[in-house]
Order: sequence, then C-alpha cells, then structure tokens
Amino acid sequence: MKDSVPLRKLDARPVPRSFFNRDPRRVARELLGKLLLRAGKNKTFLAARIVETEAYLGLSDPAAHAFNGVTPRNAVLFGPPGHAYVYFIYGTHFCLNVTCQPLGKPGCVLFRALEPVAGEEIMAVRRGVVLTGPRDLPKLTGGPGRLTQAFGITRQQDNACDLTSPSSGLWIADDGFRPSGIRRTPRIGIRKAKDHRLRYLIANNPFVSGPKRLNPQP
DNA sequence: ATATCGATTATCT
DNA sequence: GATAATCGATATG
Repeated sequence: MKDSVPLRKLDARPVPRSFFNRDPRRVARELLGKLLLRAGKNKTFLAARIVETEAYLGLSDPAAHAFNGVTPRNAVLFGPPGHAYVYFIYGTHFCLNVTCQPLGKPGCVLFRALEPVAGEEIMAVRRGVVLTGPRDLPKLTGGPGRLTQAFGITRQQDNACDLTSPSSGLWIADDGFRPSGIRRTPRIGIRKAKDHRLRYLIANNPFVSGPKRLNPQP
C-alpha cells in the first residue's frame, strides 16, 4: 500500500475563494473530482478525490444548520466562503463542510465521500481498519463520519480553517481531473426538506456512501 | 440486500 | 429534555 507522498510532487492548485463564492448547488457539483489534502509530517500529505457532496442552502433550507440564524456552533457559516464548518454529531462523528456564497449568506457543502489517492496506510490506522484488499478501501473514506476520521479532522482543530490555503494544513485543490457520470439524488440522513435533490455523486464510484438504490447508474 | 437498533455528546428549546 | 447532515453490528430474507 502507498504511504503518504512528498508534497512537492503534488501537481494541483488550491481552489480559489471565488470558486466558493457561488450558489452551494453549483459548488457541490463542481467539487466532484477535486482533491481534499491534509498536510502530514515531513512535508508529506494525505490526498483523496471528492466523489460525493451535498448542498445546504442556508436560511431558505429547513435542513440546514443555518436555517434558524446564527448560533455559536454555526457562526462560521455566516462568514466568508471557502472556510471549514466542522460539527460533532451523534456523540461520535465529525462532519466537514465548506462555506459558500458571500459573507452573510450561510450556504455550505457537506463532504460525504472521498476516494483515497495517497496516504491510505495512515487513513487505515486512524480508522482502525485492517486493509486486506481493494474492497476494504471504502471503509476509509466512504461516508461523512469516516472521511473526517481518516483525515484526523475535528471541530477543535479545524473548524473555521481556510480551505483555500495550504498553510491551514487542510485544503482543496484541482489537479485537472474532470469526472463524468455526475448524478443527483435526495440528501441522506435528514428528516426535513427530503424532497430536494441536493446530493451530488459520481455514478459507479465504489466510494460513494449510502444504500445502492440511491446510487443511480449511468 | 435491506432493515433495525444502540452508542454517546454538543447543541438548542 | 429532545434531537441529530452517522456508523457498525446484528438480524432476517
């Protein structure tokens, strides 16, 4: 298995803040195929490709944390775009979002699944997974709670960090990859506003989370 | 393959 | 006091 790789070998550019200063639906769709990167020790990093996202629309979206206005927890959503909103849920898991839209408009995109590109061994240790073959890989980053654990993301450490800057240690980059077969379905695991199709995924990608009936084929 | 359930805590009413 | 943008284990077809 590949370990994390030297940072200088990465041929990918940080995604600029202007990318996130848009409607969360557009951001969620166009984030598919981008890379999430985590700086490690000795100029190494973890890398994984974004394969599943969900858009949350802010004040007009009953399922969004921002729906009822600013609170200490969700304050980051009301700040500038391109920053991490990390929250703790079910007593066990963290979820990672990136803020969207201009200051004051609290839209965001939830990261639901990633496909590992580098650093699988480190992710496996963090997840407590024994890798016996390729079929085990989705257990690393296939799901919102799994990917944050694999990347060592916590609210205490990473909430409000700047995802457009490598100096934050957690950032989003573009290596030119453009996915085909993008699909849209209802969001997963929410009780309100279930009718909207705001979940975006790459068809046939084995890292996409959730039941198969919600993973439409091309 | 699909369904149900328990874990465990920050957050808000 | 209730709820939750989840996961993993267990049960059943």
